[in-house]
Amino acid sequence: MLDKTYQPGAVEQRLYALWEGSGAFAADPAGGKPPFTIMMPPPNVTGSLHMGHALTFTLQDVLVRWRRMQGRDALWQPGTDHAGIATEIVVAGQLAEEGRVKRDLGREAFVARVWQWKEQSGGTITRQLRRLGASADWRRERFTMDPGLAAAVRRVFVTLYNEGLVYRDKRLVNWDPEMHTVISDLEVENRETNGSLWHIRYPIEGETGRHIVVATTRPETMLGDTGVAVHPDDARYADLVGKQVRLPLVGRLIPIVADEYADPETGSGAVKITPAHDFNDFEVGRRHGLAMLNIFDADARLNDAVPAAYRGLDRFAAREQVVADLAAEGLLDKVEDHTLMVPHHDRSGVVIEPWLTDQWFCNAAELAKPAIAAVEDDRTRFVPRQWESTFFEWLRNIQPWCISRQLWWGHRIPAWHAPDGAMFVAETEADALAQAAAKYGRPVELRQDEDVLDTWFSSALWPFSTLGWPEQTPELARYYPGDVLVTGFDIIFFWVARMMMMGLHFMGEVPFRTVYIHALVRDERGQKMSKSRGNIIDPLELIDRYGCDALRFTLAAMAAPGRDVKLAESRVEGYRNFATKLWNAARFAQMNGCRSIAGFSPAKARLTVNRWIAAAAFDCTVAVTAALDSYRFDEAAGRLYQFVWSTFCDWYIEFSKPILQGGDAEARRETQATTGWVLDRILRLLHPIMPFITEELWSHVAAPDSGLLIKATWPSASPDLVDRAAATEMEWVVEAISAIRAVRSEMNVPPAARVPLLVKDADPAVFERLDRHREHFLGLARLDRIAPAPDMLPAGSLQAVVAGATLVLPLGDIIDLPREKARLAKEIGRLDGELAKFATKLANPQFLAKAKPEVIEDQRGREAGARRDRDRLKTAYDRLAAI
RNA sequence: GGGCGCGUAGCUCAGCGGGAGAGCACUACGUUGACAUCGUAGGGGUCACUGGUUCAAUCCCAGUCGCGCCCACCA
Repeated sequence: MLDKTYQPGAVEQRLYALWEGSGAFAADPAGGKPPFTIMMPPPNVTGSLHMGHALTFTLQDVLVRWRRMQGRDALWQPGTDHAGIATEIVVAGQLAEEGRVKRDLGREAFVARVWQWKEQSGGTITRQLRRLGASADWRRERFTMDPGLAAAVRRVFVTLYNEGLVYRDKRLVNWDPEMHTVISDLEVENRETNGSLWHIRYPIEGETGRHIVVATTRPETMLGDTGVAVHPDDARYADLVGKQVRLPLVGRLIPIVADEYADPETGSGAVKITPAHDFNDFEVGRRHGLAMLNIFDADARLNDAVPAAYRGLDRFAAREQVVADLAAEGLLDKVEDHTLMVPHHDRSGVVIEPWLTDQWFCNAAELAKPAIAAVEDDRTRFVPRQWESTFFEWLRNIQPWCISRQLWWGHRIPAWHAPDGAMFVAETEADALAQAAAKYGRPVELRQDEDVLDTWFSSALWPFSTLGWPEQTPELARYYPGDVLVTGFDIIFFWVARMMMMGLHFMGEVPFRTVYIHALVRDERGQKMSKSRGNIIDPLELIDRYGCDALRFTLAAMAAPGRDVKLAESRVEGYRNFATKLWNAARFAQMNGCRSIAGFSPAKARLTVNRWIAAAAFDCTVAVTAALDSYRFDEAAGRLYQFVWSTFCDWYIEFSKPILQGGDAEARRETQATTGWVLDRILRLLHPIMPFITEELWSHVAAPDSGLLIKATWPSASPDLVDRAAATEMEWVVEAISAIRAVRSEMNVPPAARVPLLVKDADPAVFERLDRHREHFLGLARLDRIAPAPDMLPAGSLQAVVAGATLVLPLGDIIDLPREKARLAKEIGRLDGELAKFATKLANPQFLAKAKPEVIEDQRGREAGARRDRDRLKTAYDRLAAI
């Protein structure tokens, strides 16, 4: 016998081990089933589960479990990402606590230390994924720095290099002066900052007393100015173009150039140009052949290119000094408050310095072309569709992708440098040495490039590197391309687009057919959850408190397309209650000997209730399957919730009680079997979303030898289960019982009181129905008998109108007659209002001429129904008035 | 500056051309042998605003107001 409540903690761990041990999670390349592949977005290896993970992995697990039940050979490929920068930041933090920095250790020791940390903490996230119920094929778990994946990275790099799609270039890059690494454009987060706009006078050379005013948010960069730009059409400065200014504090002469970049409307219309430290100025400088004067070192301290007084100052100290010195010389025209966007490194939070260095780049624009075409051609489809425009917009304006990082943790760039500066790009050091030896005619010592690759470079290969590429493995042939990629929109650029580019280039085919983009989980204020904001809700705490299934159901129910998920704990609690409800429904079934019987179908059951619940289960099956097919997790969850609670528990189980406890043995057996059948179906349909409780209940109520639910088949929606007549009849029964209950409640009839029901003005069919469902009416409406009403109604009768009859509750003196009259009058008034609207509509020739026939028919039907009810109510009212 | 999205019951959100919905919260009543993590009944909304299209608009279109997010080189 089941306990009164479901105890998730006692069940989850045991069942998970049972599933994993049974091989249920394992892909089966040798089996004959059609494959279904989802590549798990690899979480950071040293990370821990957050709500975003919980959402994305729940949805993926729902899909995987569902498809597996549908008979697909499901591969959910799990793994973790080495997460270069993120991991280095964590380990650097640990070192800081020991009072050390990574350079104290040296490269080798530092990398060893990170590996050690990875071994120690790397299991955390996958353990937590197991707690979420994730049915991934763990035997195939991969890590982005596994030897096989590293080989894939080198193959890709070398191939792209040989194709000219990976190259070295000296450009302005986004430099993090604390971490000492470059980052890509995507890793820059512009933050609105309150700053100042300093207006500085630059004296015109050769024209004493005349100067040109430039405005800047970064006065310290003036030390690196190599020009001043004005707009070519700006009459104010036309005579100055070609002249020079004497750069204050420095004394250098720099030219005034005409360039459309200068906006006459902004500030003074003249703009200082610092080509080595500003992306716009870089372009202007390039157009006019201005010098690129780098004034910062790797720490963003002023270098020897500036006057001695400033050397060694960091950029913020330099700003104060420069401003003070300019003010002292009377060259500061004015200072205004100014809000501006300051670029920060999204991980370290350090202010980015545009810096001129040699880096490795990938020609993303070239690789993007096939990716754009693939989405245009629908070879890959985004759900919801709107994200395709986001994808296109970015790929069509894509800049060169800076792929080198000055870090130690990551895939080291497979390029080797000879003492004379020559470079050899090869998959292995041996190959590079061989190339060098061939070139020089003798062995040469080579030094490997110090840099590592952007983490996303290896992530981009995930859909095929995990399957063994560049080896042509059976898995690669079978599971590539994947069916669906599930992820949040925040990494469309970082990851989705790059997998598309790499997959198309190296596999010749898209990496996945569908990209399902879900919302981000936000806090109650709509803010993105993040460690730095400190607004994290820990999914594991919710699992502890409410059970894994409750959390999963909540996330699925809230995964409506196109809207962010604002997580409310009350929802989780509500779905925990839902789990309890289901649990108790099964408990009821168990107590009443209801079990699923192999081969039994309620389609041709003798009792109408049983045929009705079969039809309702059919409808639910169709709806849930369709919802999952279109990634409407919210709708699937909603339909299941409604069917289980409102239909099965609230009505069917109540209907079943008198039968299960009654004397008709055949009816009892049929109802036991039907209840078992419905429960069986509910458990199957609910299993992808609530795997634990359903598996646990399955073990109690399923037919003997059913095996594990995780391996059971998804219900087929066989049309023979549909008996519309039964459905119509039961809907009437529900309506009639509800009407009686409502009247009783409104008129304060004590809930426990059993009263007679007299039926007036009834169609013949009504009596048949009442007879067939006599027990249901007696029990659920608390009646003591049912009889035809006499012509003269007893005084003190309550009356309720349903289709085909007026239901009369004769209660004698105890009822409040004026109140009953008022109740009826109110109801009549409401129906009169509706009838007036129908009348207007149905009298409108335009409506009759233009509306669809089925709509007109529907309106006529509803009008007739309302009129019928209204007339019966009026009659009922008149009867009372006559008393 | 460009783009996307959102304003529906007190709260969190579905619905999106023809009857305004769910969960939670609220009110009243209820220990009938599955379940008080429950049951029964009920209250509560000019579906942001203004115009337009349509026989018909919460739903489509335009604009306004408010809010959020993404992208962007304006000193």
